[in-house]
Amino acid sequence: MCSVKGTIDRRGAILSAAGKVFRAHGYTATTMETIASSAGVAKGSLYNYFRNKQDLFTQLFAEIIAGDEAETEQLVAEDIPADEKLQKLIDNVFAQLERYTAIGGLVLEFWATAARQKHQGELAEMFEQMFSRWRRRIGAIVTQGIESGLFRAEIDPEVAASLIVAVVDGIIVQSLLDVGAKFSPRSLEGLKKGLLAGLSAWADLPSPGLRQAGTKDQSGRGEL
Amino acid sequence: MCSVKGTIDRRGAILSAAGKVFRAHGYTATTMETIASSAGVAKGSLYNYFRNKQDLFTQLFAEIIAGDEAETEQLVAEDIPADEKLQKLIDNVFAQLERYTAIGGLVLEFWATAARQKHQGELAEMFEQMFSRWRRRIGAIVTQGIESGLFRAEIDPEVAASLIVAVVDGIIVQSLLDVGAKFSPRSLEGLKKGLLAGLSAWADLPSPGLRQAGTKDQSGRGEL
Amino acid sequence: MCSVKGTIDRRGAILSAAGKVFRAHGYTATTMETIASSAGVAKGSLYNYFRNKQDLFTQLFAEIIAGDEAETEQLVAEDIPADEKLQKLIDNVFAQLERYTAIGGLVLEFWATAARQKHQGELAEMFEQMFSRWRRRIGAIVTQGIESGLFRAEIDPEVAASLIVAVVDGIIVQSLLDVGAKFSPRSLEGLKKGLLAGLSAWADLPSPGLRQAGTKDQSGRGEL
Amino acid sequence: MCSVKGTIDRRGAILSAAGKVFRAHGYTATTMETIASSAGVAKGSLYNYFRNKQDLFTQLFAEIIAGDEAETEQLVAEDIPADEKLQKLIDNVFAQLERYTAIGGLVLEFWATAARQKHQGELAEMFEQMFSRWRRRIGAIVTQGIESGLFRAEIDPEVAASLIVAVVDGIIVQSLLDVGAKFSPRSLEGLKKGLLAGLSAWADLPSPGLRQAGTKDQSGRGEL
DNA sequence: AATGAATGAGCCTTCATTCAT
DNA sequence: CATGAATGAAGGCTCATTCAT
Repeated sequence: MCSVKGTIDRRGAILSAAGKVFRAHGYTATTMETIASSAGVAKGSLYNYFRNKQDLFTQLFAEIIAGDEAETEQLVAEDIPADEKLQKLIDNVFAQLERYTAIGGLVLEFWATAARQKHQGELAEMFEQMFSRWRRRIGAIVTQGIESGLFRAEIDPEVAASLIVAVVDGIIVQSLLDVGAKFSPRSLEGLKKGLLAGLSAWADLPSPGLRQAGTKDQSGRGEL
Repeated sequence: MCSVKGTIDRRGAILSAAGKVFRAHGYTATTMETIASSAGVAKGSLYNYFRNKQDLFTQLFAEIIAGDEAETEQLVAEDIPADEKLQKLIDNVFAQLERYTAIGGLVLEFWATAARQKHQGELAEMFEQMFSRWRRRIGAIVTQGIESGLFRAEIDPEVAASLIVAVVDGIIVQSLLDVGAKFSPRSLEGLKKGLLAGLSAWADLPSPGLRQAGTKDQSGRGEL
Repeated sequence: MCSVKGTIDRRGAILSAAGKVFRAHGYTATTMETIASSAGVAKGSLYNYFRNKQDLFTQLFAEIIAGDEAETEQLVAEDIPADEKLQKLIDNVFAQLERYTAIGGLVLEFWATAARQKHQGELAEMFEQMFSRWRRRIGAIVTQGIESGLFRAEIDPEVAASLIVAVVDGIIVQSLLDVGAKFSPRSLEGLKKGLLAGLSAWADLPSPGLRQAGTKDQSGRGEL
Repeated sequence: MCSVKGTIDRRGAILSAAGKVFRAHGYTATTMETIASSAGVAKGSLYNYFRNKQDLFTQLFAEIIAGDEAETEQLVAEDIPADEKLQKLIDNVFAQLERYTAIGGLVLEFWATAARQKHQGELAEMFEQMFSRWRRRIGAIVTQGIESGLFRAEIDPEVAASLIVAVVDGIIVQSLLDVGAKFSPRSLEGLKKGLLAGLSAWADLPSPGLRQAGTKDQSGRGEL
């Protein structure tokens, strides 16, 4: 009867505001006061929805990865060749590199600052499961690629998945620290091709699997 | 009169103590007080050697990477085949994964918290140069490998180096966050092989073709 | 519901306590802790009402001079002869010499220490305006005295006002430094008479011509 | 035999350096370190010549007033009319207003900051004697003026002296605080004339005693 | 006398969290 | 549920002074 929608998403409003503020100032430098005023609520109200600052951050992070992973899940389910899937997935990450970098920095700061002290279990489990899901998803794509003959049979899907995840994370970290010289689109493209070439059965042949990648290279050879 | 040993290396002692404490508690959670008492000096004495907490951390980090890079430099200069070099280098990182993880977490936390404010230039430059040196070193090894026929000629050494550095960093990050399930030696070995396989001229042979590190140079190709 | 008195004037209480403590120990030697406990609030609460120590002091000073000047303003508006006004005004300052001395010392210390750094503008303007108002008020009295024939016509009201203000300030400073031998009431009386004699139309008559304050207006000239 | 002069004035060098630094930064903001390096000696050496910071400042101040008073003493002894003496004396102060202002601020800060706590006796006595000497000197001039018929007979030399000293101090204080609108030479001249006119026997006559003062004013009447 | 490394007490300020209304 | 005033613990940094050389 009375406004349901106006009230219903207090929590969402807070999370949304928190997301912005955290990304803008980092975990430590963000105060509950700032989040509250940014969300248009009183400081005390935050504690009606979240146990404390850590809890707020953790829940925010959970929502973020839930959103991201939903997108990925969709991609994985699509009915397209494995190499294309992988490319799209990587492209997706690279396209949002800035966003991932911001989130990554946030998480790492949070982890090192706050989580070292308490609640390690809760968050550690979250991270572990997140990485595990990523590896599983990518592993599935790799397996699909092997089964369809696109990727080399001797590849261990698990190892390949770990490697791909590691590369992506590594790039995010470097983007984070390497403030001056961010990765150029060109070098990211090179990295992607290198990764795919390593998986591809036709690594030393003109790689037809790489349908979108820049065709500058008339030889068509993977760069790595 | 000839008191040389009497003058203990205060600065070194402080750095050493700081290293331990920072690694144990993180940057933010570490207090100057703790460092001082851990080093067996008065709080004020810290400021005789370092401008402030940030400076102390920065100098500590500089010494750490200086030490690490000296080791690497030696390895790079050794007279062994490129693939072996790369393997040794990766083995080296993996062997010290725990240490690198601790340092990495420290650096990332520091970066995310303190560096947001000032001294970005100083530290950012340090990071940039560090990464740059790593890429150059690895690139040199890759080039050597290509020249000696060990690695595929179509590989772009720069891209390969970026990729390898990214993988290593990614692994460190995952070690950092993935607190529960650290990388097993077996999976690290798999990663290493995968990486080398991508470079290797014999990539299309079953992986047993990858000589284990230490299987020294039966071909003599290592000689430039 | 109608809780009006329940809400104690926290800000006022803090200012009041701060006034006492500052006067007792000086600006530098006063700690926020002391003010807080003296006001019966927690240290952190001070910062709910004042940005920092300087701000607290500045606002305290602003309230003090506001109060003092209100009194003066009343006096200036009274319907009595100019010389009597001036006498009352000076009597007023002399009567509160101890208080003015304490405040003066405080202000000078604050000015010399804290204000050298920042907020100079804010405080400098406050001082400038305060002096300006004093000169204007006294100038108005002098003008009134000239118009009513009590003071010599050739006097420049502005110069006279500056001189009077300077004398008063000088006396405060000497009271401040000359800790041992405070001004005796007799010597203050002498100073006052000297000052008024300089202004008076009967300056060349023996000083008995100076009516003591309170000898109200036997000539009726006070009426404008 | 060996350098006597090189060593002899270590103390003087320190005092000289301290004077500069104190004037530049204020008492509190000046560190012993700064004084030492400015004097070209080691920090510890300061304590070979002065008990502590307060002592250093006190001795510096003592030397400054000794120098100033020596100058004044000379002036007082000169064989010129009393009104001229007084004018010269006041001119002298006004000419060095900036310097006196700096020193005054220093002293007031020191007094309020450091002296409140200890050594009050020592310094208070110094101040008292200084003011006393000033009053005595000026009183002597006034007496001389009365005796020579230049000043009005009914003036109490002591009161007049107090008043003059107060005016001068007041002007210094206002210069100190009134940062924006420093006293203009013209208004200082007006103040001086006002003071002298108050003393002068020919206050309502063209004042021949005012030989140097601006002759703009054809009426020659003192402004106060 | 000269040095300067070592000392450690002292203080302002921030901010997550609570709780009375 | 909402509010926001109150809380108080906690920490980096300065600097006068000492003292071994």
